[in-house]
Amino acid sequence: MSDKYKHGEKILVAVDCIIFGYDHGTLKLLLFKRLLEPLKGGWSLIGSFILPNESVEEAGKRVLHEITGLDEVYMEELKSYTAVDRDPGARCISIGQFALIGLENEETLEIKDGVQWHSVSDLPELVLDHNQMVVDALARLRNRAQYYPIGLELLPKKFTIPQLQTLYEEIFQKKFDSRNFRKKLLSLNILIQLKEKDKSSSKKGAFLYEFDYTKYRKLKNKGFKFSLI
Amino acid sequence: MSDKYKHGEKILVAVDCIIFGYDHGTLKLLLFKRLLEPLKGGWSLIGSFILPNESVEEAGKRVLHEITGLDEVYMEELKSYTAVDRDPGARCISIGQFALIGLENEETLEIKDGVQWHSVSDLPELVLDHNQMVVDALARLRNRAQYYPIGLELLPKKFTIPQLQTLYEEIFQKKFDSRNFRKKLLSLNILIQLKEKDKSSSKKGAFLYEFDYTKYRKLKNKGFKFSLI
DNA sequence: TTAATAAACGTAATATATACATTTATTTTT
DNA sequence: AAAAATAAATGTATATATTACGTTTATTAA
Repeated sequence: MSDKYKHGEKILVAVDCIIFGYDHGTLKLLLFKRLLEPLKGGWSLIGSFILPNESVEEAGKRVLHEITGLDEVYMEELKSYTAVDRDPGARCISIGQFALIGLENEETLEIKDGVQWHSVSDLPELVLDHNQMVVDALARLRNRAQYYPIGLELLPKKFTIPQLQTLYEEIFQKKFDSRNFRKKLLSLNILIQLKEKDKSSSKKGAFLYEFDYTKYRKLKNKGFKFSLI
Repeated sequence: MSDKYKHGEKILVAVDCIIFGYDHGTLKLLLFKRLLEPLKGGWSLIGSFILPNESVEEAGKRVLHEITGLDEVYMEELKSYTAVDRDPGARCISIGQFALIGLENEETLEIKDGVQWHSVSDLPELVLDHNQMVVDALARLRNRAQYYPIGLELLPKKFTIPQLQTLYEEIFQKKFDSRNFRKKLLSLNILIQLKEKDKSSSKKGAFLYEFDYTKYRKLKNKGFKFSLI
């Protein structure tokens, strides 16, 4: 190592994943029960130290794969958590990784032992500063759901407008007017209506839609700023 | 250290500050010329390793104080930069810190030796991944300037509407209609018009305004989302 | 055939955004 | 003292977006 770096103090760097899922109307968070001291038995986000040969992003993806078996998952950096005394075990910073999983898409989802989905509206106390991470991640989720079509990551590839509205009502904890919700959404021209209907929740059935990623990208590139709600 | 932590590999953690200033119509960035190998003589953002007894945020504030003598500076975390090979000297991650300084406010500003303001429109090549940090920070600046009254951090406490418009035109690299800019801005009701005028750029003079932080906070707390442009 | 259910649809009123030209306050020059 | 010069300040009409609110439709089950 170069001289220049001698006075740097090396410390432990972890990632912690704040993983949201959405299952039949309920927003959920993936947690696991710590098996080791300190704080054994406490509910925790799922994390890992980063390895010498990986970036933080790669560490996040690795953790997510180890836990769920999934590879193509929406993930973005949340923020760093670096208070000196945040971890009683050692000086250790953590980079929060915000992730979304569409539970109804993922046939292959095989959750590892000791890992459990928890309804966001009824979370246990978490270890360390993980409660704060969840608070921050929920704020991020709301921001993203408003300004990006990211809510769709939580739904199956084919979804109905009432399904999307229910998801938004869960995320924002408030009701939306169904006529205005639909009108605004469709006016963005980023959904493709399919011929099929989903009849699981009504006799009439609701048309299925897919997200038009190409159109969305074009709009974004033109600098179009949109708000879904 | 607890057993649990044994398999974590400790690494160097740095902060790099992307410090914007605005001086008489020009958006600037604070850079310094590296005095040490590797990459001696290369232009660099201003950074430091984080010390054992400080958080990343504290490290950012320390660096900013060491370089500029300032304490109360707007600073927020940008993102982490963690590619395995980002630094040829050693495995080292960096947390970018986005900072804004109002140059015309800061009478006390005493820039350290070797540190220089550079016009954002004419930046040199920077070392490591610092060019990417600047790109990311400019995107953040545009986002913040649109959705938060953060552009004001770059202006004196008392400023005119034409001054603010010129700043926005510099940030977004486009012209705004002065009638609509003024109308929208004033409709937000977060500016206090003073009796004084600034006559430095016209014979008529332009009224000075101050930001009404209290009103802004109230609006924010009510969930009001505003866009300044 | 009827009843039940959630999905789909439309419109009027209000608010916001855009496009665009003239007047005003002041200083400097004549 | 009057005229010229300068940037600041202002207004309005049009288009677009948001909000509030009830009725009809497609389908299944009784």
